[in-house]
Amino acid sequence: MTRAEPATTIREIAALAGVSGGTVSRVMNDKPGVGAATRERIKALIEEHDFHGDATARQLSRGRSDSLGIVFPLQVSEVVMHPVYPELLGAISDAAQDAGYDVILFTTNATRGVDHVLDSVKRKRVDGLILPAASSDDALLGRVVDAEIPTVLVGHRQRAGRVTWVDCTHDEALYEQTTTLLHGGRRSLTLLNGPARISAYNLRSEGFWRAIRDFGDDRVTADEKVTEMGYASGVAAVDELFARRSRPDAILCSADTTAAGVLEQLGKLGRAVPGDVAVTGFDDIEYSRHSTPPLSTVRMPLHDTGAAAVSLLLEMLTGHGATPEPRVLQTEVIERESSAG
Amino acid sequence: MTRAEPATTIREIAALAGVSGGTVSRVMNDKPGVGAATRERIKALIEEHDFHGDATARQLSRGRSDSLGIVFPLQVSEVVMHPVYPELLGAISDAAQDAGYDVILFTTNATRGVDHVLDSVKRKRVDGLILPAASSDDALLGRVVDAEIPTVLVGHRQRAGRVTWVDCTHDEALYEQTTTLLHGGRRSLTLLNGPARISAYNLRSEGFWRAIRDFGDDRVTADEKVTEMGYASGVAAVDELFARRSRPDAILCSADTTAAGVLEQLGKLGRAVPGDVAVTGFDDIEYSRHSTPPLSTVRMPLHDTGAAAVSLLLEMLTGHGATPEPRVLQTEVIERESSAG
DNA sequence: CTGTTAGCGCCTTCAG
DNA sequence: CTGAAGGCGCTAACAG
Repeated sequence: MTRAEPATTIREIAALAGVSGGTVSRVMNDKPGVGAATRERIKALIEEHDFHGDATARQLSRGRSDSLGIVFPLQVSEVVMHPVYPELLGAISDAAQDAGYDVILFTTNATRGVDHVLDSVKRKRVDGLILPAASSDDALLGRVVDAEIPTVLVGHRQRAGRVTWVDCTHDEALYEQTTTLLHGGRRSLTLLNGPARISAYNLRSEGFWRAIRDFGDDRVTADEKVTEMGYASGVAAVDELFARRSRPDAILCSADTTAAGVLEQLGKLGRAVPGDVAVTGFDDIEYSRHSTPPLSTVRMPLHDTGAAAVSLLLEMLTGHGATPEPRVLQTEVIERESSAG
Repeated sequence: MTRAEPATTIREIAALAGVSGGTVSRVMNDKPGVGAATRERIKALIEEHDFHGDATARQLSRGRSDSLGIVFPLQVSEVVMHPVYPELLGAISDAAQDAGYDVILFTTNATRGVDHVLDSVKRKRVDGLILPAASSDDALLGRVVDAEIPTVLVGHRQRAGRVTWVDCTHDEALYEQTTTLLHGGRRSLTLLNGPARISAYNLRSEGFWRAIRDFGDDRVTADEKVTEMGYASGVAAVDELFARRSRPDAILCSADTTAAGVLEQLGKLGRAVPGDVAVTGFDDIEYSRHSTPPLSTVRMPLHDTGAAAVSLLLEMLTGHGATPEPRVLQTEVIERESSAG
């Protein structure tokens, strides 16, 4: 196939084909109203001249951008550090691009706040937003609702106006982990959890306590400690827990990184895992498959979550204005040696 | 300050101010040729009506987008898993937005390849590209050079046409780590490194061997093993190394995650760290501050790297066509207990 | 089936 | 200092 000079406007192709710009436009958008022969001829010309059209002009003319924004709050260290975000971001970007949408990455930090993002969203005509790390006290969230920007929250369940969400079964995962531990004979459980304003943590708390209640044994003692997630917190938590009288025989962590710290510190204190203490994590990072002992954990369906977020957003954009129902995806509880009965 | 109906076009503001659209445009772009009084009046109106202009129309008119693309190869598992990318991505996005540029995130995967990215780049009039994970066999890299798209490589040193790069002193870091180990009395060193087609790994190899040569002691034995980075590789490498006769008394790893596996497995084999074997890592992830023993490692200037990448790209875009010189930033070697002499 | 005609909203000469 | 006019490249409505 010979390549001629790359053409830069629709009119050049039109001139070459001996038709008008409108016809070329119809061909490029696969719209009806062009004879098969002309269509083929134009397609060949487009191919030959490596012509791609100009997205900017198209946007201006159609009044929409076919692009969506992802907002990442860099000032929230939990987010930047959290091992699941790269994969989630990748999944969202993947799904968006497959649907013909471009992804614009917005980051907020200590100085550049939500106003800046909203300005860009308006100026750039971003069609919709995906917020992978919102919490109930998020300033952006309120503004997005007011501005009626179609938005999908990931990992935070809050619905209002043009805002819907996709999340996974954090509650069921913790319910299952907790129940399994109880059936395995554990009687003094501690949950190391993140702050409840992030609904993922809140749900895990719920599942944990519901499992305790449902088990219905008075001799069971349970406790929840809210802390930052991370290795250091795990270490600190163990130190604190074992300085007390009532020492847990099971520690459930809302992050594998925290669990790693817990495992390490239990080792130092001479506590056997899972003999003396069972430990579970959340996230299924690579480490957890290889730690000593291998860590029981929960895998979130990150790829499907990203895809679902995009699909929900597209529904809102192309649909008839109704905000679609939230979507809940299934987590997978992974049993390894660290919590063996 | 009262807010009236948000205005949506420059002409609305113009009508309100009793001037023409051109004048408002001049005000919005801080261009001369408007009387102080009119300028103030228009500014007030803009503020009052929360008017932001339309980026799309502006782009079309000016022929550029004020946006840059970041390309992330999701099919390269090393990249997705690697703990430094979130921070780097954040830094790039931050710097770009501060400079008034939008960031478009492109991902390639097994099916959607480089063609798709290049198409988008052309159609979207993306002004330039940042490639945070290129290697010498990267198909995109060649295409980008041919297409003369202003591009900055991060972490891979290759210069051609409109392509330049920013990187940090991987070589010096390894040189320093190696030299320190040798001066500490270690005599049998093994480097666990990634593949040389990624220049970061290649440079580390260089620094390692140069340090060995410079030390100039025949009794020193050194070896380099190329492997994937990650926890599992560290475990496997230790198993293999200690099944042999000549056992290293120092293991240098090109990633903290690998070093974590090494520490773990050495522990299982009953080898003391740093007593029997010194261990070093690279990346300074959170774990390394808390591991047993705390891990000596190298911190890359990720934030500055992202900022430098953006600044180089802007130089290319606004400058006089000359491709700017590459920039090398300083790594920081961090000594902790795992390599104590 | 195809061409023509208006815009989309802004920027940028060129006059005045 | 300001207004008017043309154009960026494409789409969509309307004729033919």
